[in-house]
Amino acid sequence: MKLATWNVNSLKVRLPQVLDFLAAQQPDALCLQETKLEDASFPIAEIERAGYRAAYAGQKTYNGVAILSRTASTDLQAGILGYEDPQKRVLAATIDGVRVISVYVPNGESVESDKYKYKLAWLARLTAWLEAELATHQRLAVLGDYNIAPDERDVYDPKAWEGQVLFSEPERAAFRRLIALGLADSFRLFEQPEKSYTWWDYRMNMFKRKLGLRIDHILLSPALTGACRSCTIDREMRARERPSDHAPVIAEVAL
DNA sequence: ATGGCGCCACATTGGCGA
Repeated sequence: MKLATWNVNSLKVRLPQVLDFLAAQQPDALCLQETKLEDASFPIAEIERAGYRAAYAGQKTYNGVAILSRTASTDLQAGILGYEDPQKRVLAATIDGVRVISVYVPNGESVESDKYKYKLAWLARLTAWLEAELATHQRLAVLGDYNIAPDERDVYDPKAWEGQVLFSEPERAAFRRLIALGLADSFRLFEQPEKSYTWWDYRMNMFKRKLGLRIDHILLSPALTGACRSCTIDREMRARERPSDHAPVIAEVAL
């Protein structure tokens, strides 16, 4: 089973790239973030023409998550159970016996910002909910844009980023609490190239200069971790015309 | 010290992302 995640920064603009990605990689499930579409505007016909089903929870202008899959998904849940949040950042679905969760963690703006407080509170709610989900789903994968670089090697200039949003200690501690639930960062199950990132600022030729952050992750429950055979970043999609600023991440599990 | 880029909308400028 091939699982993938991609922050597309507007599905309306990126639909051609998403269709290309589906054709090239043929993932069994693709989690999307920042679709920036109301549900009524979701391009369901084009997705179905490509041989995929879609579940989505969106809103105008900001946020928005979706899960595309080859087979039908069941037990859809939008949002963190018990947490009222008008921002559409979470969607869970069961696909081929695997609980697949697409997450778009708040950015936080800066460590001084109220949005940073919201980010940390949001992560605490996510963690508590995932603990309960893990108790009922042996096969569980949490894929998405976490807006956290967990480790120094995930940041092109860790000294410059020390204490900054996306790399601050409280955010990294929140990420470690997700790992402490028993989830594995699938990318680090394997030897990886240096300077492996999933996001590069559009400005200053950061992609060409290989200056980025690894903030998009695929976390796997123990049952899936043991079956995981690879995890890779599809940098080719970031090198295209009119790219998202994020690259897709792909994990293969032998199920 | 600031903005750089890209996307969006009560749009021709400002909010937001990361």
